[in-house]
Amino acid sequence: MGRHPCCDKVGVKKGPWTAEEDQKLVGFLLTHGHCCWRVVPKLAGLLRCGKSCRLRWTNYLRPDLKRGLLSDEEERLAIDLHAQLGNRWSKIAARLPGRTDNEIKNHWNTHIRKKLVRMGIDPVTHLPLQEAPAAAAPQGKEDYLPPPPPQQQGQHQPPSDGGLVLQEDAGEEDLPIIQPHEITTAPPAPPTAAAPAASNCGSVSSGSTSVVSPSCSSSASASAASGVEATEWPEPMYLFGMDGIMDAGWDDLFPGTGGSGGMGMGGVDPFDGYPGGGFDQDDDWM
DNA sequence: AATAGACTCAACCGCGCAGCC
DNA sequence: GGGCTGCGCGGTTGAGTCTAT
Repeated sequence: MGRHPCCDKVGVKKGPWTAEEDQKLVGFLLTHGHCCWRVVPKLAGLLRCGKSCRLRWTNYLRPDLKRGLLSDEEERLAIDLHAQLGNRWSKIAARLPGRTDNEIKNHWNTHIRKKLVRMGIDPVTHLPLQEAPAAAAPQGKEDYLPPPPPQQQGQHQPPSDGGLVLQEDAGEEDLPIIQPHEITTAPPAPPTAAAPAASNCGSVSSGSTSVVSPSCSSSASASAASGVEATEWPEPMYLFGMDGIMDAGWDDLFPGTGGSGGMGMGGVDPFDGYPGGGFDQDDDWM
């Protein structure tokens, strides 16, 4: 027999989540945890498939999530990890406390990838782009900026720590533009040894890929190693208590959030900074 | 002020893997 | 040992928002 769909297609709601649905899901999960995602929507009274519930929870509702743009340190770490792991977003996310694979994936595709291209680095291989940027991104005015003024040349020297500096603070317009010829003047290294070298990842051992075992990736160690500051957790979410959550209106608890889309850009994130008490990187927090 | 295009991100889809029977 | 089921992951899409003209 064929593979069963993850859920019945009929009678299952799709699309953006409403505040009421979020409330139901959070209330249920904080009370009961998730023994089995397949039954969560039924028990929580949601017309969603379990898969959708899991996604909503892990990517958006989890109390231990950070929100907002990745910091410079987080970006740098993400780049280093991507150089080691490739598009293993979940593995990368495991090293970035409070970040989800989806978030990192989106941030990579929308921000970091462009920055790397502008810097003359192939975002896939982390090698210097062999071809001129015009060839690598022929259409992309967003992917390629004209050569910088002469005084900016030479600013692409790697920092002393060997990590990439994207200089988000300086604004993307002020990013150090690396001339393709400047990069390719470096001797093209063989692929095996070049990736770590090209990534400028000082902490990565060249040659054999030193993939960090997930087992050793704790939030603390990742934070310490990456320099990512420990989140300043304000009032823990669990201090609300379920009564508080269920009794208070969603807007009372989380003013400024207009439903599922209310936490978008510029919105107030109700969970921002809440502790991950009881949660681990695998989301198995019960 | 209106419109078009670009950009961002939440959500969906399909596949692969692992555990269970 | 083989089949089934559920979960997790990575890629993709589309709606909403922002910006430039």
